[in-house]
Amino acid sequence: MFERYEPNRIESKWQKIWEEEKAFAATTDYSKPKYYALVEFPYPSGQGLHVGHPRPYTALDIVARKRRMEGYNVLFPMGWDAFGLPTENYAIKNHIHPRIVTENNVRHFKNQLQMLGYSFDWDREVNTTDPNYYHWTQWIFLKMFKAGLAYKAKMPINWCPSCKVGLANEEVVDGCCERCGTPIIHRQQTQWMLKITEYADKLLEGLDQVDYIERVKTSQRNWIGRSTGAEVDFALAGTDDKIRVFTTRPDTLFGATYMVLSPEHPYIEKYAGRILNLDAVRAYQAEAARKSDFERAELAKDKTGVELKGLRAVNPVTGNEIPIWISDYVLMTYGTGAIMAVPGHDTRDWDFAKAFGLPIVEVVAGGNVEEAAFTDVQTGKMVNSGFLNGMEVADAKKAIIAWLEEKGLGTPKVNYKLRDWVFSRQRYWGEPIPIVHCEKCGYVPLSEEDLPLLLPEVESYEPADDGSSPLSKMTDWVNTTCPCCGGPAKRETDTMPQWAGSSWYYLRYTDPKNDTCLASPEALKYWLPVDWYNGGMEHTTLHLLYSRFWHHFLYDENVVPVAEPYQKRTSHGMILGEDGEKMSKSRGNVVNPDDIVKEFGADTLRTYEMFIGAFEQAAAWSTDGVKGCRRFLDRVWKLSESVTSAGGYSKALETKIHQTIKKVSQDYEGLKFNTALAALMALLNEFYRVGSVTRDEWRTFLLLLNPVAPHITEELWEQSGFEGRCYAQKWPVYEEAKTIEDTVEMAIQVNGKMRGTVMIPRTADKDTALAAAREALGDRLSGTIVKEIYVPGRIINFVVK
RNA sequence: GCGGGUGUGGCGGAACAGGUAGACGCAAGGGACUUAAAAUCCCUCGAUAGUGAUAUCGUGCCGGUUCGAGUCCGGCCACCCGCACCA
Repeated sequence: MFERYEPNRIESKWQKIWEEEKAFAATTDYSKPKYYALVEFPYPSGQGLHVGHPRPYTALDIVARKRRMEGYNVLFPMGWDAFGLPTENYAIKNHIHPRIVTENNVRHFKNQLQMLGYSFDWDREVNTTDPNYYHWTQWIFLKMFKAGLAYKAKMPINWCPSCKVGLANEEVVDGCCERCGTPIIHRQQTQWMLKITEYADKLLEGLDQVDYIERVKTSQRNWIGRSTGAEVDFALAGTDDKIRVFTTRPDTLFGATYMVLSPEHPYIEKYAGRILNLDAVRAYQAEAARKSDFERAELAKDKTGVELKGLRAVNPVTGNEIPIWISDYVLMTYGTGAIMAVPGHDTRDWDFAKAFGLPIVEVVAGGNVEEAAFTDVQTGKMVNSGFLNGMEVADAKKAIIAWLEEKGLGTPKVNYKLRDWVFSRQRYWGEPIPIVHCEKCGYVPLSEEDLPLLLPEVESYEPADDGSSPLSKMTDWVNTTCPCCGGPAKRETDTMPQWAGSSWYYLRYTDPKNDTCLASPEALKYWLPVDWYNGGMEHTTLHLLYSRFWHHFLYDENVVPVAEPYQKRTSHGMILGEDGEKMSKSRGNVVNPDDIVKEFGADTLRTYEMFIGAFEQAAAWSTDGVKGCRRFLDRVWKLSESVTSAGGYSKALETKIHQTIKKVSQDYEGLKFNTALAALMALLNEFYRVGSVTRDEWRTFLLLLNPVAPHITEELWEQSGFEGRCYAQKWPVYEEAKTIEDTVEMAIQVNGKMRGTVMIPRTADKDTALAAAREALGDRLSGTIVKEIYVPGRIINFVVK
């Protein structure tokens, strides 16, 4: 028994009991209804837990605890996304093996999480760096390789000169390395690639099947960037060659007055001999190559370019010869690296035509192409367009595509912004790629029996400036035999990116100790899909898309029983420093959760982070706010002295209690933890106002608060002599009829303005209510009443002249 | 530029389906207890006028619909977050 509310002693007492009782273990009784709640597993960094972590964890802990009380078999797991650069860099700097660094960090993180009393099923903990885990990461990779989705390609990659590592497009922010901020440079390198583009349509269509918050769906759609149009061939005058372009506006073909090639377009080399101003062209190419992505984006507004003098193209519909230019606003990496320019109806082409005095022809009426490009596709009608004249844009599109197909000049085409995923990293601390290269047989996969391919011990983890992985120095390990022909072969020395292990971890939780497959079909069938997945907005276009891609692939391979991994996806807002800025060491506004737990207790931290504001929005930390939540829990503790031996709900509070059960139940589901807590605080204030609490009122209150503040409620539960454990009880139920008050205070308005209130029975008829209202207003109601409005339970309004 | 979001007291934020704007909490002020402080408890707390009951104004701005608008409609403004020359 504790005399006073001493959170630290109470919390460690209950954490120990829960662990011993295996209170929150998911069972393998697959006959029960299941609920799979998932939070993104953390990267166990050296800094330890950040106050941002507990926000989503507490939110889903509340949901998980509530679901258990409602009778579900709940899977609420936790693990470690432990491969990655910071650990490796730390290891290099301090000469400690990354495995040791990881172990230490994991231990620290786990301690911190356990101190917060989360109901994670720790028996199912996974760690991406564990060979028993990455065995299956490698296995999935082999499946992809065999399905032709993994390939090696020499290509320009985003190279971070500081991290000495290749990055996926998604990891480049403003032309700089997402992690360290160094401007990236382009570099030709042979890389493993995954054909995520092959799944673009499935990833897009799958979004219609799931319940994700809209902004997540939108950014996934934008990232995939599907656009439909046509590829059209323009003859290169005086040759048999054609320049192929992609356009979403084939309807404007009559308005194509020039063409633009990307500076890297191969035709420039091919026809260099015919180009009259080759020096100027070379100079422009050199300049474009020198610019970083960042500079190219910065200078987006000012169009630059050079005409390829001596080369002309032929517009396939008009037969006119048109000039060909090169400009860096045309990207070699999208479409065909060449465009037809329609300055009348494309803003970029318009800017370019204006800058270089190129002709602008109107082919869709409705705007003024001398003033600006007219890009509206809804209203305009075709003009100056031969057989298309008079058509709506949409019809013109169909007609021209049919015509092009018939003549063999073009075909319908869909393009995506999404690029294939650069999958190899020249680093040590990642999953080895289970492929060997044989002179005779090419790239050969290891056989499944040889998995896991263990990460070898190396002397130095330092990557080389030439971009080769630390593993390449391990000649004993690198030199091997070909699984195919038995001849000499070399192992792949690149490793997988951090996104590999996190792409499928939710599958492993369903059956984490299985050593014959990544998880048993029974476990997958029972637990999938994840019912509710919460994670950061910053993972929307990286982790979430990658992980859906892997899952769709595994579905096609009949490994998983459902097409989409996550039924529902929500995102929490960031927790900012007290100054409203992002927490960072340099600003000195970092709050350490350990300090808060030590001073106020884990229940206070949990309560505060749920009370801080709307879950999906960013919120600034406030130490005074934390105190307020501690004060609330102190008042809860003290209220136990006022609990009487009476049962049932008292007359005075019955309605309020039913209302609160309803409100709290609904708000926990809807991520509205702040208003759920406000309702509990209001109920607590009522208890104090009344001065005593019946046993049943107290019982209900503790149950409602339990998911948010599990330790204090468990302790009070025991001290009050209730049966069993608080966490193991049934969730309280309310009766709808009892949430409605018999007597209500009604607002009285005159001409829509508040003039007073009156207490009347909820079910009062109109005459009774109006009479009561007239009496309440007395002589403040004057003039001729032209209309009387009575909405029972809501409003009384007199319209007076 | 495109897409998404947000504008409500001194602050964080409430407000069902159009129906008493500001719940709940913080801060602040006053009081009780105390030798004192902390803690705790009680009261006040959108603005203006008034001793007061009360009146007028008030949810970014302008207009509209309605008996009644923070909420619906039209038009703006500001800020935040994504994406950004994707043809």
